[in-house]
Amino acid sequence: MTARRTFIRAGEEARRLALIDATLDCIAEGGPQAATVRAIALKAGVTPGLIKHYFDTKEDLVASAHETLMTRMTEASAAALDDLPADPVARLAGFITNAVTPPVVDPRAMALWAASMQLVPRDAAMRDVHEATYLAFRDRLERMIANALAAAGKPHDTATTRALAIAGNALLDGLWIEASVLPDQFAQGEMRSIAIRAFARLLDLKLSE
Amino acid sequence: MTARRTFIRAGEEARRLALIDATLDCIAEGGPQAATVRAIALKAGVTPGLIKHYFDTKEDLVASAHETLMTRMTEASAAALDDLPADPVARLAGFITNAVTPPVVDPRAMALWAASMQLVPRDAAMRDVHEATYLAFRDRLERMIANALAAAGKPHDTATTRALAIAGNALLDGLWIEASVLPDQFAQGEMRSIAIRAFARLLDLKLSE
DNA sequence: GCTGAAATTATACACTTGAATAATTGCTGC
DNA sequence: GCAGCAATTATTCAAGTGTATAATTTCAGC
Repeated sequence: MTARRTFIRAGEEARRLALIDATLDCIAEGGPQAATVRAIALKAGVTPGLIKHYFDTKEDLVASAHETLMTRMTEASAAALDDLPADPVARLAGFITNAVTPPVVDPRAMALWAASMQLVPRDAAMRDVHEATYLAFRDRLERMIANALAAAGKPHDTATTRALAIAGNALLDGLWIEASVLPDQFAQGEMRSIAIRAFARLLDLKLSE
Repeated sequence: MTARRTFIRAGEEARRLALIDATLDCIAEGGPQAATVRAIALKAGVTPGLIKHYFDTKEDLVASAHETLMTRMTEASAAALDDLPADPVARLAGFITNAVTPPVVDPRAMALWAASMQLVPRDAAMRDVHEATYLAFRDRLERMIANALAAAGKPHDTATTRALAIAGNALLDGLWIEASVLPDQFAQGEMRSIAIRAFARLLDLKLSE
């Protein structure tokens, strides 16, 4: 008469979130192949069968996890904007600094990003999410660049600003990746200095370091 | 008396290479989880057991495949250098163009890169390979930048050049990623134009578009 | 306190995975 | 040609996978 495991009934919302978080943890730690139903359930403190109760299939769970991840990243980025100064140039500098320093720079986030990047070329839903996220971030950067150029009295036609936003976005992405994946390669604050100086040259602006 | 499958004895070298190529194809098409011994053997036109004959374990095969991939990328990049003009400024422009246009820009290569990126944070061997490859590429870019600046009569102290190489490398990486993963977002030649103009501003050089 | 519905666990199953071993075949050197 | 070695195939196995279903437990409403 080995007693059955005791449990508590969590609300649907909480359980779904717990399973999604467990999934993200598994992927971050061991890649997608480590996110088995058993590993996820174990990490969520739950039995594998429960996954079936909240998600029709494991694929559904993974898709939900991906959507949650992207939403969180977008929201975190938006929230950080509130703490930036109002002056357009200082605001841009703060935005750049945020993008290339912790907590945005983070090996775990990088691993999750790489995992989803891998799916984008062959999964239409993933591609749509990626495209929307990419364009949202780039558009935000583009507006900040336009405002900073305007505030500094520099010319800023839309075509050039667009091109600068694409390049600036790529620059931030590349620095974010290397800082996340090879943290020991760069000294404290080095990334920030590099990013600020690169943007200053790119935009021909004086950005405070 | 169902006949046994007929086969030919390939040289060790050729068979190992065929298995490695099959592995890379599998990963590119369906991610690491699609690279099962059976799928790899099928694509290589061989029986699963043969993998054991050439590689002690599947992990060994995957590691060899990764090493081969990185070596090829490095060699392809080096080979392309030979076709570039001798003039340092034009040479840099050509290098930049190569990095953001096909065949370097390629969804398959991007998928493989993302797959290995995912392993870097938790696999020391992968990290070493990544670090060496990254530094080799960056150093090459740094030398080309220094030469171009010198040819144009611009100042080029080592610290600044180093920072510019890091930023330039990140810029190329970011553009390469987006061009590979969202090819429809950018018009023919747009990436090249964006990259060249960004580098021209970054280095304060006149680069021919 | 009961009761009933829903959440959760337990168990089972069919299938895929990587690996190990035995049986056969192609090919090289004579 | 033929002998023998090594490359290759065929077969097997134990472990792990996702999923389906039945058995139980929790807990809200009365």
